[in-house]
Amino acid sequence: MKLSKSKPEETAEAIGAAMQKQNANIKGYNVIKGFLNISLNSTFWTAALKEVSNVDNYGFHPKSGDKVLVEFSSPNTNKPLHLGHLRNIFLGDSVSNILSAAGKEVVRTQIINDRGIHICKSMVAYEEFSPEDTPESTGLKGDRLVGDFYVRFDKEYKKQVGELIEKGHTEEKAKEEAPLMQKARETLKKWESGDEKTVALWEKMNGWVYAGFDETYETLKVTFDKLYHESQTYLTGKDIVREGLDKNIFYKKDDGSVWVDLTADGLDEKLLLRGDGTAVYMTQDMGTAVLRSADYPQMNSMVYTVGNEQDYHFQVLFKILEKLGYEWASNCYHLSYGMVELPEGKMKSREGTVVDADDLVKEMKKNAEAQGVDRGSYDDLIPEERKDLASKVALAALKYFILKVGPKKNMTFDPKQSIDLNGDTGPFIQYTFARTASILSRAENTNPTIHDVEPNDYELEIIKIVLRLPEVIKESADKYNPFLLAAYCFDTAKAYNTFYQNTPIFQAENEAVIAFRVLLTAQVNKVLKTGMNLLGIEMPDRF
RNA sequence: GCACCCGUGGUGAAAUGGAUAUCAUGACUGACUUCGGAUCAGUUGUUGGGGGUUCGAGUCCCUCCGGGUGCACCA
Repeated sequence: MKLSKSKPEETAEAIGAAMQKQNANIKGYNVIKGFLNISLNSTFWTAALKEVSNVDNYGFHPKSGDKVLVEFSSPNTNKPLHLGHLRNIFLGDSVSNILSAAGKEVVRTQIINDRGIHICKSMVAYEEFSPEDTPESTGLKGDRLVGDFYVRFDKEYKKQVGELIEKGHTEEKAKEEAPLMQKARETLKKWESGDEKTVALWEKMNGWVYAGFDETYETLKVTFDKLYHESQTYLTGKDIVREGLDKNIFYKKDDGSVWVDLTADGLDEKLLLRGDGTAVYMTQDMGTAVLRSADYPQMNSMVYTVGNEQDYHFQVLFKILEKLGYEWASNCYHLSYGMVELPEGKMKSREGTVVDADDLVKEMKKNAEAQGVDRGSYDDLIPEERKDLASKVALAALKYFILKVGPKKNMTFDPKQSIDLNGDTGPFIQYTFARTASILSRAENTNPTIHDVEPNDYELEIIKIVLRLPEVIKESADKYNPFLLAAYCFDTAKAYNTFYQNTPIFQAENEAVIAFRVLLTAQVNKVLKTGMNLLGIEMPDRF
């Protein structure tokens, strides 16, 4: 504007005229309120579409050489996964996929919180109440069995506290002196000193939990490349603290505790090691980070998928790592997400309102199958195929429902609404995909190509959307936001359905038009599959 | 108390500081002698309040209101 020294309208007019002169692809232009709109020739669009149809791995970006480690899931080993974990897992899994499609080398990882008082509680309850139980003998999934002991501990512990209070103890003292709690503390101490029997039990029970988790991850179709365990990383953390102390980045208080002063960075002072030399949460997170950079020397950034209640924690962690001189620290990203609530309110484990991940998935599958049967589209399938298809639909519903909301927002998970398969849902997109697959299989004998076809408005719309995929993947990756890709898939499905409803394919006026529309359908098929797969959602050829 | 996040049709969500705020859902009305109707078309209805910056604010700043989270020698 400053350059041209004229009104926006006139400048736009001039630019438009000049561009049309120079570029044969430009059909025309107009100026509205100072905005220059350019129309391109249809040959430009069809040529672009043809190019796309010839590209392998369309949408994927070339390898950039960047290596990023993505942490997600990261459960405690004292209870089964729940709805909150699902949001974490779906986010982490899809962000991993998307980053990889955007050209980065991705390592999927989790840190397993396998030590501490929580697992000791389950161990104590196990030994006290049913030391013979195993997943085999009870028929329970390992994580569920251990989780039940944790609940049992809490119940019995409360009983003991109540009894002590009745005997005249203060609440504080009763909580401290309840025999179960004392036993849990004792167990923790024994574990830390390496007591053989305690460690053996700990290993046995954690083993049950891992087997249970593996089963859940398998049904969710989620995998990891590398696992870290806190029982190992907290020791490295202590070394790092010592190192920082030597370099005067940290300081020691009179009682022997170690701190870092971040007030100059607008943060607080933070404890890194207790007075008795034991580790805190921050200690082990430092250890884990450093251990990872040692395991993957090429790594130049990390993504932590952790709930937004830990926003401050990660601000501090990244700042500390920066102070310690790790170059990758400035590229670290906390993929922070909001809580998942239920229509009745927050999930509270104490009130038993937690939605168990396995139960939820099972329920969704049951429902998807019932709906498929209702529709009559499962009639020619054997039970096994029905289950498989229903499972894909159910997971699509669940994953899409959660991923279509930007991560930062708190969301309400309404089980009833999530199995509603109309509108902006995963199954809707699967349905559209199956529609393209069905057309393509019918078109086996046509050679999908472009002769000399003038696309109609519906077709033009689809071409434009198909062309956007690489850019959407890039933006999703840059913003660590699968939502953008989810919205893109939905837009694509919607555009295709509109086209489909208004434009006959096999009844088109001549062979050239049929071939073109089949080609168009093939591109939609490709784009939907790529996009949804990056969200961790499988696309069935029939629905 | 201090810090951070969120507030958009009845409901759930979009929108690098840019055009007439976009979708879905709900409600209502239509469309199958046609390739899969879980589809499509149409009607309805929206930026928490008040200031400010800007040619231009849902977006940035201040303030108030409402919701959430964090501020442990817990993880």
